[in-house]
Amino acid sequence: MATERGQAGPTISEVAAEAGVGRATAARTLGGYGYVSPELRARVLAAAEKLGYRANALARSMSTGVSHTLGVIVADIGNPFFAGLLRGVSDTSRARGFDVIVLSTYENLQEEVAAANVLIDKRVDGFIVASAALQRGQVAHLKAALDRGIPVVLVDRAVTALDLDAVVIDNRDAAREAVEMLIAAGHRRIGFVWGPPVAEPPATRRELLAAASRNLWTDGERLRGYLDALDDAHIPFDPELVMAGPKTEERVVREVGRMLALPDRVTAVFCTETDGMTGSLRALRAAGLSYPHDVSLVGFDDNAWAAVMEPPLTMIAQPVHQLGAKAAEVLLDILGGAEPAREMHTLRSRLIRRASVAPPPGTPRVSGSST
Amino acid sequence: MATERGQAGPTISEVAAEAGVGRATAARTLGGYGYVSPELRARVLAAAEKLGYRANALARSMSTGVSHTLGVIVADIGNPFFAGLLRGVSDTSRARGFDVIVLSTYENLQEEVAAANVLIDKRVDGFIVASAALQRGQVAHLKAALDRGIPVVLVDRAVTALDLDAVVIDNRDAAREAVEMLIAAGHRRIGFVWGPPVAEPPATRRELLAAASRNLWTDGERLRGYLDALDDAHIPFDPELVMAGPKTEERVVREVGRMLALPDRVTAVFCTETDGMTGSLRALRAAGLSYPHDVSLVGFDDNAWAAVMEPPLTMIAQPVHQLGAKAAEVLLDILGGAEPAREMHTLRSRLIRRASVAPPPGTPRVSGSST
DNA sequence: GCCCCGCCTGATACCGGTATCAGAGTCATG
DNA sequence: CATGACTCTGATACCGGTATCAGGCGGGGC
Repeated sequence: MATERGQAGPTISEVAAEAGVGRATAARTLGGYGYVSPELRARVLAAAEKLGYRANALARSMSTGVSHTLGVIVADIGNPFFAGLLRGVSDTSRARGFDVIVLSTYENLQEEVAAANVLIDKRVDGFIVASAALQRGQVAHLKAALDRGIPVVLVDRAVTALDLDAVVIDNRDAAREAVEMLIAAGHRRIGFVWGPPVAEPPATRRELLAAASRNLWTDGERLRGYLDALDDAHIPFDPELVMAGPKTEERVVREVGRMLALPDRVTAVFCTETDGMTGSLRALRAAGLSYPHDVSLVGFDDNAWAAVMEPPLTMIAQPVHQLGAKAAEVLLDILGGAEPAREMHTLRSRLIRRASVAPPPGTPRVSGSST
Repeated sequence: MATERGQAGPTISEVAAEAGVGRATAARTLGGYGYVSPELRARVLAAAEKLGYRANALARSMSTGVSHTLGVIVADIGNPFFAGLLRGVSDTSRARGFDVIVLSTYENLQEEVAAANVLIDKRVDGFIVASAALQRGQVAHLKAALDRGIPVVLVDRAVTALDLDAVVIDNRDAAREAVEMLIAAGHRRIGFVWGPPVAEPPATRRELLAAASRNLWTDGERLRGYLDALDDAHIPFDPELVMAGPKTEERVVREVGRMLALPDRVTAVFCTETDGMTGSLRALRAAGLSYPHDVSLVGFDDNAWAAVMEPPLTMIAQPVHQLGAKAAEVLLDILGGAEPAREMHTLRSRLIRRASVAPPPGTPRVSGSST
C-alpha cells in the first residue's frame, strides 16, 4: 500500500521522480540541508508523505561517516544492576538522537573482544564498556577502537592499564564504610562474600590481593575497603572468613554455611553482590539462625525487596541509572567535540541503614552504643 | 599503528593495494565468496592482518540489503522482566550471528511508533515487539514494517488486531490458577492489584472489562483469569477489591491499605506485578498485619528475593529467558526463509507454592483441608 | 541594452562494500 | 600451429544516501 513494490520502502530517487524534481533537491529537502524554494520543498514533502518515505540510515552513515549509534558492552543485560545502568545509557542517548547496541560478555574476555569487533564492524560512534579487562595485555580490543578514532568511556569498572574517562562509584570507600559500621556495632568476625573466580581459595592476604589485581576491578576495590576497615580497627585478617569464587547462590550458601559452622563463627556478613545476600539469607535459614539477632547483614545494591524484608536489610545503594546516564553524557560530549578529560567520574553511593545490623550476640545491652 | 592514517580503519581497496591484487579479488577473499587462488588468497589475508582490516558492516548491508540486526521494542529495559527476556533474545540472536538494538517505550504508544521508525530507518531485518497496542487504530507502525517486508514477532503481549506470531504465556490461565488456589484455601475476599491506567476506578464489572480491552493485553488476560476463578466459585464480584491505575509502589500501598481498612476486609491479595507485591507487603506492615496469618499473598514474577522472604512468597514464575529466546528463534526462522506460522506460541508458567498462602483468619484449624 | 552577479537547481563523484561480466592466460586437442 | 574450453582475475555498476560544483535564469546597475 505505502510503497509501489510491496518491499523495502521508496528511495530518495523515487520521491524525487514523484515530485518531479532532481534527486539532489529531494535530498536537500528531506535531509534538511542546503536551500530549496518553498514550492519545491512542499512538492517533495508531499511526495515523501504519499510514498511513506523513510531515509535509509545505513546509506546516510556510509556517506557521513557517523552512525548515531552507541555500542555498549556489559557483563549481562539480564542482571538488574546492568539493566538499570543500560536504562540510564539508553534514556540519555535517545534524548540526544542516538541509539544503542548492547552486547553481553558474561565476564568472559574472549566475548568482550568479539563484542568490540562487532561494534567496530557496525561502525558505532563510541563505546561504553564495563570491562573485565584490567592489565596491560588484556586491552588490545579497546586500543583497537581508540586507534580507529572511536572514543571509549568506561563505566562501573575502571581499567587500570588504560587512561580513559571512567564513570564509577568509590567501591573501596563504600565497602570500608559498611564494614566500619559493623565494627562499630561490635563485630570482629566479619564474613566477606566476595567474587573473583579463583581456582584455589587464597590462603594469605597477599595471595588475596594478587588475585584481586588479576580480576574484576570492583571486586578488588571492595576487598581493599574491607581490609582498610579491618586494619583501622586492628582486627586481624582471617582468610577463612573470605569467600572467593563465582558468586552463585549455591556456592554462597555453602560458603556462608561453613563460616557459620566455624568454632569462632562469623557474627556479621558483608556481601558484595545481590546473589551473595540471597545466598546468605538461605544459609542463615538452613543453620536455624536469624538476623540481626545471631548475625548482622550488609550488602551491595539496594532494591525494593531489601526494604520489605522483615527485618529490612541494610544496603549500599548504587546510583545505577545515573551511572549509565553520566557515561552516555561523557561519551556524547566527546562525540560533540569535547576533549576527553580522561578522568574518574566518581558518583556517590549511599549506605542505607536499616534493621539488619545489630550488636553481635552476647553483647551487653546498652541503649545506643557510643560510636 | 594498525592503520596508516590513525583513523577509521583500512578499506578493502587499501588491503587490495597492499596485497597487490585487484579490489574484487580482495573482496572475494575477505567476503568468503567466489574463487581465489591459494596464493593470492594468502597474500590478501596477510595484507588484511597487517593492516588490521575489519569489514564495514554498513557498506555490506547497503549492498546485500540485510543488516544482521534485530530490533527489539519493550516497555522498559530496566525492568527485570524485560531485562531477562532481552537476555534470551540477545543470547539466541548472537548465537546465530545477529545483533540487537533495543528501544524502550515506557508503555507510551507515541514512543513505540518512534521506536519502530528508528528501527525501520536503521534497516533492521526483523522486529520483536512487546507492544502496548491492541486495537485496530493503533497498529499502523507495525503494519508499516510488515509492508516493507520486515517480519514482526510479538512477545509477552499479543495484539488482537494483528494476525502475527506471538510468544506469550497463558496469562488468563495462570491468574485463574492462582486465584483458585486462594479460593481453595477458603478465601472469598480477594484483592486484585491490577494495572490499567484509567482515570476513574471502574465501578462495574462491565466498565472494568471495557478498560481492560483498551489497555495492556496481559492486564486484560489476568483480569479475566481473576473473574473466571470468582465466577466458577460463585463468589460475587466486588469492584472495591480491584485496584486500577499505574502500579507504582506508593499507589499500591494506598490502595491495598484501603482494602485492608474495609469493614469486610480482604483476606488475600493477588498481585499482577512485582511492584504490586512489594507495595502490598508495605501496606501490610503499615496496617500492623502479617502474612499469611492475616492476609494471604500471591504474585506474578518469581525471583530470588521471593524465595528468601520470611515466610517465602507464593509466586507465578514466567519463563522470561525462554520467552525472549523463543521469540528470537521464531523471528530468525522466518528470516531464514520459513513461512510465518502466525500463531500463538504459548509457553508454560509455573505457580510456585510457598508459605504465603494460608486459610483466612478465623478458619477452624483442620489439618489439610480437602481440596 | 548589455553585462554581471546571485539565487536556485540538478548532475555527479563519493562512502565501502557486493556481484556481474568481460577478458587475459593456460592447456589440451585437432 | 591454430583453436576452443576452461580457469582465474580485475574492471565496473550498484546499493541510497551526502556534498560539491557547474550552469540556468532573473534582476539590478551602468
